[in-house]
Amino acid sequence: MKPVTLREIANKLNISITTVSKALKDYPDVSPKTKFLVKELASTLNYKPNAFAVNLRTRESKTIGLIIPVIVHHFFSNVIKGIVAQAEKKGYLVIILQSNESYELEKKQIDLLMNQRVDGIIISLANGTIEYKHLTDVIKANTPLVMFDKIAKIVNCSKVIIDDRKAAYDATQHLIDIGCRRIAHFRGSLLPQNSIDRFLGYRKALDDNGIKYDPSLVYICECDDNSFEEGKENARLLMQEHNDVDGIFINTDLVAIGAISEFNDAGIKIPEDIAIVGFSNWFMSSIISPTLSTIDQPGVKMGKAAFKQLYKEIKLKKRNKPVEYQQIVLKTKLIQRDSTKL
Amino acid sequence: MKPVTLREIANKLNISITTVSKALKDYPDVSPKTKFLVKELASTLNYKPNAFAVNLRTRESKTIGLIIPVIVHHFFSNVIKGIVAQAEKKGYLVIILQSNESYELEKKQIDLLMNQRVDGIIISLANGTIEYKHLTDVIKANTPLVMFDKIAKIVNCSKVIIDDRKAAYDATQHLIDIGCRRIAHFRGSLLPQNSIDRFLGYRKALDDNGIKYDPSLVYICECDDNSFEEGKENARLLMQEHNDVDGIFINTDLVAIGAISEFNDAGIKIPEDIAIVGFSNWFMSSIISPTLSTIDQPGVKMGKAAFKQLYKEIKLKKRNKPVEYQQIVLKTKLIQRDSTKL
DNA sequence: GTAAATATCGAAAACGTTTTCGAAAAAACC
DNA sequence: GGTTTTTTCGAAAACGTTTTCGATATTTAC
Repeated sequence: MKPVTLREIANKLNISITTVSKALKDYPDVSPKTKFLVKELASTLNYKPNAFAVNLRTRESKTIGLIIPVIVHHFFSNVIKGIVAQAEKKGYLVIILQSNESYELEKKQIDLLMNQRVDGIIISLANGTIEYKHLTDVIKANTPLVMFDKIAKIVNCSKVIIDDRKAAYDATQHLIDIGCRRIAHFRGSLLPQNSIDRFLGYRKALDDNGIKYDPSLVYICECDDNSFEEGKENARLLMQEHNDVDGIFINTDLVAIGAISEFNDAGIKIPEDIAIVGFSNWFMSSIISPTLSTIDQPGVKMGKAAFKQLYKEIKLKKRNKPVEYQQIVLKTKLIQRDSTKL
Repeated sequence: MKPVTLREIANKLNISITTVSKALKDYPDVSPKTKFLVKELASTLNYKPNAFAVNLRTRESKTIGLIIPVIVHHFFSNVIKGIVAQAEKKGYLVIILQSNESYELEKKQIDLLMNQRVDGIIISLANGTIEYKHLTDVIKANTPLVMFDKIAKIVNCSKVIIDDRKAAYDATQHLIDIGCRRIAHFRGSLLPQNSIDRFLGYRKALDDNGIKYDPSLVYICECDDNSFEEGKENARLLMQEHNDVDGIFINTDLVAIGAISEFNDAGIKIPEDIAIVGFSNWFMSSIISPTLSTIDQPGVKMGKAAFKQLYKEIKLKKRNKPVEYQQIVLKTKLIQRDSTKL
C-alpha cells in the first residue's frame, strides 16, 4: 500500500540505506554482488524514489512551468504539444497555466511556479502585460526563463520568435503583388510586441511600394482576445467607413475568419472585391470558404525550440557555467489560398 | 539570492523554527505579539515555504496529473481549460501529458505521475488502451482517479461523461426527422467506449423508426486519430460504394468537416444530396460552409466537473473517509445548422 | 611479516518543513 | 502562599533521499 522506501530495501537485505542508495546509482564503492542484490530487490518491490525527497535534497524538480494566454487556440495548443513532447524526452514534466491575457493573473502564476521551485519557465506574455518586474525577478532568482511568441524585447532572456515584421511585410507585399492598392490592416491589441512588429511590416511594405499609409485603415481592438467577433465587428466598420478597400492584412487567422464570415454574409466577394491575408495558419483556414491565405507559424517547432533552449540553460546553470541568451528566429512562409487568388 | 527559510526568520527574531512555523499557520499556542512579528518579517523577506519540504512532510503535492490523447483538439483543449481554471481556484497545479492515443505511452505517463506523487489523476483514455491494470494500480495505491469522455466502464472510479448513446440517438433521429432513410455512420476507432455507445445510439434510432440496419453503411477507421483525412477518405469510399445514402451521422466534427470538404469537391450538395450531423460542436463547425449540425459537448464544463469530483475525493481520502464513486452525466444538445436544413 | 594501497561499507549531516510533547512562565484560583 | 490552570515556547523526531567522510576489511607490495 505505502510506497517502498530505501529503508525497507536496506532492512530486507540487512545493509545500510546508504549502500542501497549508492547501489542504485552505480557508485563505484559498492561491490558488484550487493549492487545486483539491491537492484533485483528494488525492481521486484517496484521501488520508485520519492520525488519530493530527491528534490529537496538535490534542489531539482525536473519540472518546468508554462504560462500561455489561452489554451484553446490552434497555435498555442500546438506550442504546448511541442513543449510537452520535448520535455518528456528529457524526463521533465510541464505545469501549464493560462493567464487569460491578464497581467495580474500572470504575476500570480509566476509566483506559484517559483514557489513550486520549477527548474525553469516558458512564457508567452499576456496582452495586458506592461510591467516586467515579475519576469526580471525570475531571472534574478537564477531560474531560467524563455519567452516565445509574445515577448518583451526589453527583458534580458532567451526568446523564440518568428520575424513578425518580415512575415507581415511578405503578407502585405503579396496583396500588392496581386493588385491591391487600398490595403487595410486589422492589428488586434495595441500592446504586444508582435502586434507592433506586424504593423511595422505592413507599413514598410506600403512605403516600399509607394503606397501612401492611411492611419484610418488600421483597425485596433482593445478587446484583448483576438476573436472571431472582433473580425466580424471590424469588417462591419470597414464596410461602413471605407468601401474602396481592396485588400486586408489581418493579425490573426481567427479574426480573419470572422471577417470572411461577415463579408460572405454581406455579399462581398473574396478575393474579387476584397482580398484577405491572415496570420498563423490555423487549420481552420484551410477549410473555410474561401480558403484563407496566411502566414504559416510553426507552433510545434516553436515549442520544441523553446524547451530545448530552456533545457540548455538549466543544464548550464547546474554546472554553474555562464549562459548566453539566444534569440531564436524561426522561418515563416506565406501560404497562398483562394482568398488571394485573383 | 537563495530563498528565505524558516530558520532565517527564526534566527533574526531570536526564536525557534517551531514558533515561526506555528505563527505563520496561526497555531493557538503562540502569542499575538510574536505572531505579528513573524508575519511581518516573513512578508518583508518575501518568505515562501519550500514546496518539496512541505510535500515531503505532509504527503500532499497540491498537484494533479492530466492525461489526454491529444491537446490540439478543440474539445480537449476546452477540457484542459476547465480543469486548469478550477484547479487554480483550489490552489492546485496541473501537470499535463499527452498520450498520443498510445497505450504504451499512457502507461508510462501514469507511472511518471505516480512517482511525482500527484494528489490525483484525471484521464481520458487512449483509443489503444485495452488493458486497465495501470489504472486499477492507481486506485490500489489509493490515489483518486477520475476518467472523462473516453472511459473504461469496467474500471471502478468516478467518471464524467455525456450520454453518448442518447446524443447519438438524437443526432440520428434528427436525420430521420428531416427525411433521411439511408443513413450511414462514420464511427471512427472501434474500441473506445464512446465510439461504441454512439454506434449503439445510431442503431437504436434506426430500429425505433423501422429502418433496417445495414452494416455496410458503418465506416470504421483503425487509424486511431479521428482526423480530417479520415473524413475525406470515408467520404470517398462512401461515394464509390453507396450512392443511395442520403444522410450521415459522424462520430466527430473534424471527421465530418473532412467529409464535407470531400463532398464539396465532388459536387455533392449538402444537405440536398446528403445531410450530415457531426459530434462535439467544434468552433470550426459553425464557420464551415455549409455550417455543420452537431451535438454540443460541453468541454469546459466537463473539465470543471472532473476536477471538482477529484477534489472531493482528495479531501475525503485525506480525512480517511470512504469515497463513493460518481458517474456524472452532462447534458448535450443538438445544434441544427445548414448541413441538415432541407 | 609488515606497511601501504584498495575495496567495501555505514554513520551522520543535510535539505526545510510539520507536529508532538514536555517544560517553563504567567495567570487564576482558593 | 501554594496549588492548579492557562499561556507560550522550543527540543526533537519525522518525511526519504544524497553525499561526505571515516572506519573496517581486504588485497597488494616489498
